[in-house]
Amino acid sequence: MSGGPLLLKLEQHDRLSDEEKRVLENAISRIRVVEADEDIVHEGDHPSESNLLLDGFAARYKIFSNGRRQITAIHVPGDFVDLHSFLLRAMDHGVLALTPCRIAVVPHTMLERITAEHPHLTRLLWLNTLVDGAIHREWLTAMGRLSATAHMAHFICELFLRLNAVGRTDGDTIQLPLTQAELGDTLGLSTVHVNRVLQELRKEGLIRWQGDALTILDWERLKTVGEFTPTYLNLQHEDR
Amino acid sequence: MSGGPLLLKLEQHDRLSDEEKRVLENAISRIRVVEADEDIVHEGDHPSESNLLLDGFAARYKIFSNGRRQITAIHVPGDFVDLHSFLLRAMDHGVLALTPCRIAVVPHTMLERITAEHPHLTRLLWLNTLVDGAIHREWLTAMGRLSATAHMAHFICELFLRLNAVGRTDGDTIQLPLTQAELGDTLGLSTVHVNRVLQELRKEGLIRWQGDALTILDWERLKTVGEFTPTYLNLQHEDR
DNA sequence: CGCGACCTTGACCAGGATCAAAATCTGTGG
DNA sequence: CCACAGATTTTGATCCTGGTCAAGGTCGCG
Repeated sequence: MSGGPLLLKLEQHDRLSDEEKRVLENAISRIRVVEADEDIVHEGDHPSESNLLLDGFAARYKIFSNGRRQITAIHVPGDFVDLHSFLLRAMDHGVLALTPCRIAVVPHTMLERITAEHPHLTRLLWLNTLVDGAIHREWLTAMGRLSATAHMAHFICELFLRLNAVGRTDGDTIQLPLTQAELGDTLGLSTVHVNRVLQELRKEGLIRWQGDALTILDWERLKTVGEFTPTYLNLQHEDR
Repeated sequence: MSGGPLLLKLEQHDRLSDEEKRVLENAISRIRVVEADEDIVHEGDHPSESNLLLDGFAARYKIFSNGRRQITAIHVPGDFVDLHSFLLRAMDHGVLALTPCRIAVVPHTMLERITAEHPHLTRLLWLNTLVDGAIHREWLTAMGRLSATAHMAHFICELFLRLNAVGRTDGDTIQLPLTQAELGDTLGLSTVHVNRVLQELRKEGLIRWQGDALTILDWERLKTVGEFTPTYLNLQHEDR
């Protein structure tokens, strides 16, 4: 039980057999809950299990000695936030719960077993980490070549589609439980500038954001502003 | 034969059995040569084989409609430049030969066979793509939170270590066959500013760069300036 | 009611972009 | 070996996006 969002996510990419679903669900050793603002995994850890996010939002981040922080990924339900620790061994970054998170824990021994016995499932898990990589590349281009406003628009488009893919949208509205400071750490901007950029998007009638609820008011124009094309998210269904 | 640099690279992470080495070498269907400034793979392609760089330098890049370009990775001998296309299917970016490149071609059917029959080797190939991801994350933090000078220093440190890992350094000197414009596309800077930053690093006595040959004159200070710590490159040897 | 977190605003500053032009360097054909 | 064209590097001047600093305002909560 409880592997729901991951199944949903893997099944976007390719069909899972009933046996594969069973294997995946049996790979979960326990469910844990992490409070908001707590680390799910610490930088430098050498974990022996990986964390699959079932509910809540999380962020991967790196901190510099002087306190500057960069968030390198935002995770939503269905994301395997540190599947890579299975092979990378040492965590080169921390993972923070942005909201209370419900997490399925998968021991690395189970992952190893999957790689030994279930090649197709292995490929889908591998694929999962490859999509993470594709998102990183997209963020790199957004960071390097888009204006602050465009970058913000791009980020919102992406998050909307990713949430939509796991059924966590409500019409044109998503939950966006980030402070403006955290958004700044995500986009590489100062908090002050995040605020101004958001005001601009609001003034232009592209979004509404009150409390946690962010509504996309003009999807087409938001996509244009953010130069957003969703192919990199690999949401199409193919044999893998 | 000819899988040399990849073997070298995979063996940094873990030991390969003789059989695994043989399998890997047999997976190569042919060797091809790509001229400098030619695409090795085009964005949008749906390739049926992956390219392992044996000699030369290559870059992954995305282009915007207005011609702006962002390079998201620099590849050196031993890098599997598009291993991800095995599972991602569509190329979400192009791969460009920066110099003449000698490439080993591995059909996806062979990769699929490896995933079916050689779990440990599969894990090492997966690991390869995970290290790519770790590098992307590091670039993201460098891009978001480092000054132009620090970012440049960081980039040079990384490239040096990666070349060193595959035996392509000559003392403190590496080959850096990028124009300043290409460096700008890599770091998200303008060509002009790349030039100024390089002059600063030279004036500070940190590097020398003439023609293709870049020499690190003061490794310690360069590391400090670039806030560089190499753990993310995962150059340690562990069981995987 | 009061405190702390967060958001908002304004004034000013600076890192890096842009524009333009000159200086080098490279390769090519004669 | 030279001349020349194109690419690349360098320099200077100016502009502007986004950072920094500082102060209020707002909201939720104990």
